[in-house]
Amino acid sequence: MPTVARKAKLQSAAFKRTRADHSSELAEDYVELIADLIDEKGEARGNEVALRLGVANATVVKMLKKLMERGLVTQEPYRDIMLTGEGWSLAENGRRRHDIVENFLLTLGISAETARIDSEGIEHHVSDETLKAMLRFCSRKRA
Amino acid sequence: MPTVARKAKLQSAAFKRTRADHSSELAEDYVELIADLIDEKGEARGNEVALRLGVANATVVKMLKKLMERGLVTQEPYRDIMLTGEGWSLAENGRRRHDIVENFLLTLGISAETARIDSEGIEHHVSDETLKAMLRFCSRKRA
DNA sequence: TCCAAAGTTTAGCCATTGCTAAACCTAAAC
DNA sequence: GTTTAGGTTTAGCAATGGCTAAACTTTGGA
Repeated sequence: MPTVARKAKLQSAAFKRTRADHSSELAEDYVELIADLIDEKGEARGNEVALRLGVANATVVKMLKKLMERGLVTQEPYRDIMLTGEGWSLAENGRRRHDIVENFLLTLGISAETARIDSEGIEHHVSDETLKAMLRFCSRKRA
Repeated sequence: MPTVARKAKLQSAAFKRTRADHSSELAEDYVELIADLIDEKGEARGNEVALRLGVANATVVKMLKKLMERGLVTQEPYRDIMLTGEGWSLAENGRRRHDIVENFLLTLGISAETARIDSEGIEHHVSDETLKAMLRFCSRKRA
């Protein structure tokens, strides 16, 4: 392949991955938050999900339907939200990534406030390789 | 404010910022790429932009209209794409952020391939505070 | 028991960012 | 100077993820 074409292909792959990340990260944010609410309060209500995500109630209802189609959550009308097994896996995975990134930023010397906000945005765009490097950095620093 | 409400407010702020980032990052990707093409090839054509971003030609045309409305680019029909002063500023800013993040990942020991891909996703979600910390880390490491 | 407040859902709207297919220019080869 | 290949634009469609307003349940207090 000519170098110019190769460059374009490599670059477009990065952009494509970013776009793909965006479509899956919302689902992860939802299940992660639902898992947190269940752990914290014993149940997750649409109301509270909307409040924490900063969106309207109706938006949550719509997203929950999509998540049900994807087999991540279950819900009876007017009842609280449950996670399926797959939903729990995704949530756990998200929390793990989130924790690693946030911890990494804190170890790097970032303020708690900023670490919280930045990790929320960064979390979904970090490859396993980078995640491992972050872990390594934290444990080396702590030692 | 009660602690629970405060928590929800803090958290929703993070999500809101992430959503806001998403709407502006596309514009930055476009102008950044256009700037690169102008520097590399002397001119930026819609064709090449589409190829590198991995989207259809028509998508680029549509986005360019939005960017023109925002005063970031100019273009005569069937001609090459130019950046306004504001467009150049945004591009420069994007390149700076991008370079810092990519460099940081490389310094952390990430492979070139992964650093390129991850930096593309991360770039738009990194606060100034974190950016500074990344710079600090790189220069300390290099010393 | 009934009623009102709070939470949930539905309906219908909008903007964004993709796409394909077809029409349209431009420029280079002949 | 035509022709034609390749780049550009238009038109029209789809999915996503927001919103408000109005209708509907649930639940707890009077």
